[in-house]
Amino acid sequence: MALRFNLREQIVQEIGREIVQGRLRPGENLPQEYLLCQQYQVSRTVIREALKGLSTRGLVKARPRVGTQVCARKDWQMLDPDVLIWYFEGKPQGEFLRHLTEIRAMIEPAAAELAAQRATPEEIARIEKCFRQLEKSIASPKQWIEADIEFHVSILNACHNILLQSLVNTLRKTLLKSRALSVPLPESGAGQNLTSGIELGIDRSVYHHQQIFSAIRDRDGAAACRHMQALLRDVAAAVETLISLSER
Amino acid sequence: MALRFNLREQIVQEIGREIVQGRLRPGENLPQEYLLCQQYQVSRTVIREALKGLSTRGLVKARPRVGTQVCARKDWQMLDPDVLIWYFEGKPQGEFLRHLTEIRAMIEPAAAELAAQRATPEEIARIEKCFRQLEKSIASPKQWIEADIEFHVSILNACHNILLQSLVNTLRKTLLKSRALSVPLPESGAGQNLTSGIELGIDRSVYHHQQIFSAIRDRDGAAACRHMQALLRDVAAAVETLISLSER
DNA sequence: AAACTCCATTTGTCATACAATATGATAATT
DNA sequence: AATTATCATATTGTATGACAAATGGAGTTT
Repeated sequence: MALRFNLREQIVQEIGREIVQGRLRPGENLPQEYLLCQQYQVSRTVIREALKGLSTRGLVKARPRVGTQVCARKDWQMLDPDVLIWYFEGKPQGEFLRHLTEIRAMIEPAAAELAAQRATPEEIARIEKCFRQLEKSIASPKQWIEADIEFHVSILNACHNILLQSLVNTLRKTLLKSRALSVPLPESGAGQNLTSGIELGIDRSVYHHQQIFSAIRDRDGAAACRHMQALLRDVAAAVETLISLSER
Repeated sequence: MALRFNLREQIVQEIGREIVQGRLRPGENLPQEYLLCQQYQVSRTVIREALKGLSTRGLVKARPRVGTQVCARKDWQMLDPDVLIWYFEGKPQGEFLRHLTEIRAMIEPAAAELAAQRATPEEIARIEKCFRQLEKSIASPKQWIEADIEFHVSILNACHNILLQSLVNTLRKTLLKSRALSVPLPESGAGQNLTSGIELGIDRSVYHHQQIFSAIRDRDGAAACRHMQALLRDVAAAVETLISLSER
């Protein structure tokens, strides 16, 4: 077990996984604090602070006399990056990417349209800068992914909607913290990039990005929406390809 | 100060607001634990457990010798319902509803389309049940709002995307916990319902909901998308009306 | 049967001590 | 002189023991 974390954080992770991955069921009681002390060989201080980390995430609820119960799933703060990661660890490889791509396909076309209407000159400049960086990164998968994320984030930020920004930021953090992007990376070309579909041709991906940027710059919301849809169709296809590859 | 919460929770709320509403700035150090003990007249145990609640939400980071620092905004878990509420408390009335409606307008049409493709018979039955409940609730604003939320949640759940469900659940919890819906409620008709636009005619709202349900039942994704867009245009208009009303 | 009282159990809070860790200053080494 | 090693110090991290508060249930009374 990695000692990257202090005792409290280790125990948060352990019990958090137990709950989110279903080995401790909603309604069940956790062992009493003094029993957890024995079980993990730590002081009650550590156990209690760890339980606070879980109750903040809506995973457990402690009450005097009744003990600490696992909360119902609807109470879980699934959009906490740790909770998300614990959840998808217990799912088949690629599941997170699939869901992520799907929600992107719902949001990003509409967001691109909105950005075309609302982006300030500074934000358009920022989007352009991200696109230029993307063009420069076609040779390096790692840099490509980073630049790609930045490009999309810059568009979503131009919508001036804090909820949207928060969602994207959470998903971005989760994506980077998880190993969703780093697992299936053979040295050969196939499967190196997921976020924008290198498999279907990096040229095509660059083209889509270029069209999206141009449309936003020209305030053409409908075109921005269309091209974003096209890009995300390619991404979805790439993700499916990747999942089928990793199943072999 | 309400004693609804235990000491720890009260302190979490107080310091959480200080940070999210900008009175404590990113990079700043919180007072040392022993000083906070004096300030709030509680033991170090309570202070420490409260700080855990803040660090879990990404608001602060504690390190030995250096102290407890306020994190950068990008690290904040904005999609925690408490953080969201603290944030919008510091904003003009109606701001949350405006952002919420906007992100709904981005997501729900696409979600309705997806639901039309994917909903199981049970889920379609569930959507219908919610719609029937909505019809029955036209006389009671309170019941209407609940039924309306349930209707939309049932559609979003039919997309079978855990990220989408999580987002909706978070926003729903925030909406209910906040007083966003309960503040501007004159006894007279105007401004009683926000989520579906009673001002523009409850009949019209019922009609939109009916069309959405029918389209999903008939597997007509395009129609579901169109009608959801129409509904949300009305909702957006209602929210703007309401905001202008509450400013007087 | 309903309301009340009391008790046992579990978490909540307090107090104190010491350990671990990161920073900055100081000393040793190249 | 620059770099590295060492050490002192401040702050959070962990341990321990004690008591307070809240809750559910058993038993009692009405």
